[in-house]
Amino acid sequence: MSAPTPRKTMPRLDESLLTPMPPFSRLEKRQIREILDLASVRRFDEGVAVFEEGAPAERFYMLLDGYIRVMRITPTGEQVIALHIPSGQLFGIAQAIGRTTYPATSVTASEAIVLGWPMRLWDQFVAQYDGFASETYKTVGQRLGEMNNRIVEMATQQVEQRVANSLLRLINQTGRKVEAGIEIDFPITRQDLSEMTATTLHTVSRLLSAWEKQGVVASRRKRITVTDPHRLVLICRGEAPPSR
Amino acid sequence: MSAPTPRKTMPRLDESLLTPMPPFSRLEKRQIREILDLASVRRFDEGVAVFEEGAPAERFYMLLDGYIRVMRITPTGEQVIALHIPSGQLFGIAQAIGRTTYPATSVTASEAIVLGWPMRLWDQFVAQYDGFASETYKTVGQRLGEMNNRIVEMATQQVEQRVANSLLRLINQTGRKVEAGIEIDFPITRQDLSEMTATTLHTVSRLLSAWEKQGVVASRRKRITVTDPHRLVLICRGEAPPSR
DNA sequence: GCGGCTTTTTGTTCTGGCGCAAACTTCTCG
DNA sequence: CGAGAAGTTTGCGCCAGAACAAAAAGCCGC
Repeated sequence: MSAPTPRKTMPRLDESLLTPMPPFSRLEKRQIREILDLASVRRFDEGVAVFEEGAPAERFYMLLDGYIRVMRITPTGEQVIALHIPSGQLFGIAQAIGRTTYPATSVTASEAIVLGWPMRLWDQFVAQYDGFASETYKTVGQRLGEMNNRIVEMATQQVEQRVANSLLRLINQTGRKVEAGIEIDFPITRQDLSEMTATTLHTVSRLLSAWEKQGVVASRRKRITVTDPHRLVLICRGEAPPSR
Repeated sequence: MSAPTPRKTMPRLDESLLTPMPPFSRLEKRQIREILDLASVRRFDEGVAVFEEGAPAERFYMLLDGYIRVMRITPTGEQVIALHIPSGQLFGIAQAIGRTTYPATSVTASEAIVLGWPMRLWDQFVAQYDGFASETYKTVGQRLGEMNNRIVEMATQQVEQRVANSLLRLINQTGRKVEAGIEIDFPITRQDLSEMTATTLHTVSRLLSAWEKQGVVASRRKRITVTDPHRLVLICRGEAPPSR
């Protein structure tokens, strides 16, 4: 229906790239230049692993453009999606939490542009650049809090509420305003959503269909738009009648 | 059956108290003395809140003796137990993850002795004491990893496996060797266990009864002893036939 | 030793949502 | 443009485990 999406272009390594990113925002141009000179930049297609769980943590990364999905795979092969990382965040920062291997796999949820540094530079960055460590730990703290919330949700809520919650989190973190409402800014399948909410793609599909009938969401293949966020909030609080 | 437990005695504030604790283990006696002089020490009865979710994070703490349970309470009043903290760990370190309020409630799971410092000293400790920050973040990282594991478990495992997992975690972190096996070192009810595993106390009770018949655990009121840890590992891997 | 409380056990019923199966729709690529 | 692949929808039976209920056991203070 639309023209083929243009391939994301490789950016020139320019100070303006990193200046808006919180971990670097307090730095001088000269310092950012230094940091960039040490980085390598790469473009990834959608659905490609940047690193895998258990591998030695040799590099840490910053996502310049696109979305990253952090997931784990159980011994029996099931996938569980832990979180999505929006552009502008560091990831793969195993060193920051005292690990020498990556604790999870990260896969591109869309085409992505990624900056990478050798892990040995981590301590140097922490020591050398003001605000780098504290901003990073703010991010770690946010992720910790988010995971905590998910545990509470999974322990206390029904499937419908959990899925509604996940949708809300997604549009908050990765939503893009479109005419019809707020669209999740990367391709996402029913299967993906089920792996974020500990359910099956069948149940997610039924829920989305029901919500679509009620005008809460609009969806097509691999795309979901929330048209009535407020209603979704009611659903995730359990204040709306079950949609089945 | 036994004589009433003697009340935990308030320790003298002595360097030997902090020397073995990882965040402080690299410090000189003089530095530890400084740190102790800034601390206040308190004894808590079992089941008392040290701080509550949402309260301004005015102090951070180190657990000298006993156990702390970190939990959250949902709007509908259900409790979810996030983790247990063994003695020797810092807790309430909101500042470390960039927060100004406590993200969860912490309650003593047993009688406990706790050291506390005003939060404004946090940055000072980080700046002044070598290894303090990195050891702390190792702890944060461990908790992050543990929570991640729990999410994966909750998403992919059956109740029986989750309860087995929780028991194993508990005896690993807070187990005490006794004649019959390894006992969880603080009072714990079926209800508590159900709040850690997202199930009901009824189901936990049935499981423990079944395991007791199989000689895997021994339990009495508020006490659980694992008599066959290896069997429990099989159960949590799903390699043993369901116990019901 | 007794009354009241908390914790644990056990039985029974009921249902959310999973498992399985099959058809349908939408994209992609030659 | 047609074939195949990938993603989605829908129907139906079933069961793990929640909900409800009630009794039993253990503990505490007086």
